[in-house]
Amino acid sequence: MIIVVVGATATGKSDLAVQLAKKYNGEIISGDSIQVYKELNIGSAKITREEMQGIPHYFIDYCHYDEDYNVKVFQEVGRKYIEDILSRGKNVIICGGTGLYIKALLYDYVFHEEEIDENYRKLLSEKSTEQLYQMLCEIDFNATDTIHPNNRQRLIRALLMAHSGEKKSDRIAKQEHKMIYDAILIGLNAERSYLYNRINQRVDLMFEQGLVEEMQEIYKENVFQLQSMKAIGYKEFEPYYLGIQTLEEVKEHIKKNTRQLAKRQYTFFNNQFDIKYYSIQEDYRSQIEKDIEEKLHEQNK
RNA sequence: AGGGGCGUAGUACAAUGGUAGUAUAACGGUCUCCAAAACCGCUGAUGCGGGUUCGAUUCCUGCCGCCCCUG
Repeated sequence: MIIVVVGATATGKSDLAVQLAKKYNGEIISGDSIQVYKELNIGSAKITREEMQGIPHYFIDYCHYDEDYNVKVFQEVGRKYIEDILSRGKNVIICGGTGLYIKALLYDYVFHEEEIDENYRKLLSEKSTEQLYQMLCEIDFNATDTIHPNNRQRLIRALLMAHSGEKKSDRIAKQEHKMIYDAILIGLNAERSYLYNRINQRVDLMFEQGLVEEMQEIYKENVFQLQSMKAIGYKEFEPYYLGIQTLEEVKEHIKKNTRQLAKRQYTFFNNQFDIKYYSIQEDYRSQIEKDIEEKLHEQNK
């Protein structure tokens, strides 16, 4: 059995995942793009050893903050984890807030090995965004359906894909857009004002727990160039180190950015998955367990 | 108390005697290897009253509020 727990940040996914793992003999695969970094603990709201309560967690502390990590790795390794856990007769709990990662893992997304032509990449980086859009119109017109002309990052990505052999639109056309696993999807949700309160409190707590010190420990030359440092809770420190913002301002920015993230996460899960939502302001746990058991019953028939 | 200044969107700032802009927030959305990223859409304002004027957010004036200086 595979249970997937998703939802916006600060809805209590990690906690629920552990509860479910204990109750249903499961192990947890984290679908979070930031908690993979060993050095990022407080700011990523990473689950602690104690909170894991002895349940195995995969993809937590998976790599260092100066290493590269992406969806492809997550999908590839994640599927191995799933097989492994199931083969040992245990259940899989997937828990995380990174929508693309969860979707790539569960659906028939395909990521090929690609050889990146650095010269071509460099060539593209020198083009104007408008030129990039024109190029994509000529090379892979169908892909422009889902890429806005201003979205430089995605224009370059689609051009690189076409250059490496397979057009983005061709690849997507081959897929069935179906889930490849029979999974139970659980979404956690709350009223916006309730969630925002939780977020604000959590950020205050992060500072009490030593977020400033954690940042100081990993601070080094050009640290903010790192992909991992684009994470909320860390990137906001850059103006502080430049001497143009106070810690109080940094904290407010972290809160604001986290609220905006929560909204985007909600939008993604809500519109990309067919999920049943449970409000964390109600007695959701018993309802979830009831639904899981119903599903188990069906499967055993 | 006297003198001066300022009141424009939730916030920061523009502008004009004739349709009040920008940024940001808020709200909504896109998503196939940077996704806590990148990008898009949209709502929203001239403190209150009087006067001049065809027309006032703009000019004059009273009130209210805020700031600075002097005592």
